[in-house]
Amino acid sequence: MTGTDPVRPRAPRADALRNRARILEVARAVVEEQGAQASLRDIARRAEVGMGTLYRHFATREELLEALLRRRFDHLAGHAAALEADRPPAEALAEWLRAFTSGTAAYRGLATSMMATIDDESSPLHASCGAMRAAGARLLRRAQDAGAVRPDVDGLDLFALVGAVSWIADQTPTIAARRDHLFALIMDGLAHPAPTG
Amino acid sequence: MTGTDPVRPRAPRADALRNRARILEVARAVVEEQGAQASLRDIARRAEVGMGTLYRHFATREELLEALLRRRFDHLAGHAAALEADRPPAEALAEWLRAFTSGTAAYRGLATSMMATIDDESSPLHASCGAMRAAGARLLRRAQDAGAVRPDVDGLDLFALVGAVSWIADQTPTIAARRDHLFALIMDGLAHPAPTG
DNA sequence: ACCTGAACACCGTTCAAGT
DNA sequence: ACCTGAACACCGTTCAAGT
Repeated sequence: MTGTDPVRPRAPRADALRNRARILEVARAVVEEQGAQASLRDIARRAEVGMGTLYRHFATREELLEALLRRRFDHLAGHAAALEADRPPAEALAEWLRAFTSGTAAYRGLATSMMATIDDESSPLHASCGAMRAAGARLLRRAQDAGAVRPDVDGLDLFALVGAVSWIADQTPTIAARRDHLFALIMDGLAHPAPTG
Repeated sequence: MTGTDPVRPRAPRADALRNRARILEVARAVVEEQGAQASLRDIARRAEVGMGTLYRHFATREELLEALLRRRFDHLAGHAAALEADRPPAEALAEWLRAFTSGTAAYRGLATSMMATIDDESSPLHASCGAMRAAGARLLRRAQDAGAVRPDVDGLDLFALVGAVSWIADQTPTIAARRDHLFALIMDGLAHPAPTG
């Protein structure tokens, strides 16, 4: 027995940790500037690492984007939990959706990656995206119990509608200017009971 | 005077016409299979033309995609006009939106190009996309006059919402399965008057 | 362990050379 | 006029060679 568990891999080297952090930081900035189809070579250059280093830390482009998204999912899940504790049902839901959509604007082009995680159980994001959606679904349920949202809507419906509006609002300035209006049209609509017949 | 107007360019050669048609036909099939990011080399290969020929007819990738979309825009504009003449307001609008969304599924990834034409006046699609939206807007107006849709929605709002749902439904199978439900949620919502308060 | 950068197989786009 | 395919400057990804 040496004090180090032989099963657990030893701690990464200091330079590896530093490089990983640099790459993530640069990737976040570059994606915010150029969108999700930004050049990985460009990211490696600006992070001042070789291409091989980038690939050692993130085995594929998707893995790098996923690392960017995970933070956001975890943040939104936590935010939902806090709102559930602190705010009345309808207000909590509205505030959370606002946070969801406003954040999405900074992740240009990542909406596609986000949607892909829903069905891809092998994705390392599958779990954290699911946790975020579950947290949102709880806010939705509370709002439905309070009669603020029609009952035939579930968490995935809500996620899809809000994701769809976030995406379209990122497409072109004329529509971006209507983001809030489009959002309101949807939420107003969901507040009414389903039509009978 | 020779009988040919010197200003008007002469008719294209027969091989040029044939190649253009082949490229378009192949591009349509390939985009349907692989989406809008399909390889142009692949399209040229399958159309059995050189890369230069593809570029002679479509000076950029965007131009080729636009040629595919234009047909669709023109078709939808005509369809709207026919429905306006033949059907009661609410039914005409619903049927047109159904045609719009169901067709979009075959144009995987082209939604982004479609949205881009709204603000880009230099795009050759700007006009035909605008004409299609105008035709849809007339159906919307009729439905609003009949009291079937809340009045604070315009043609661009409707286009954005329907485009957004079409896009999201193309992203992943789980959501694709809910396409009709999501669509119904939005249209139900638009049927109610704006909330006062 | 980890890093580097050249190498590979692609891509979109251009252009000299052919008919 | 129109077509061809090689050439160019990129890209994502891999891998032998270094420390």
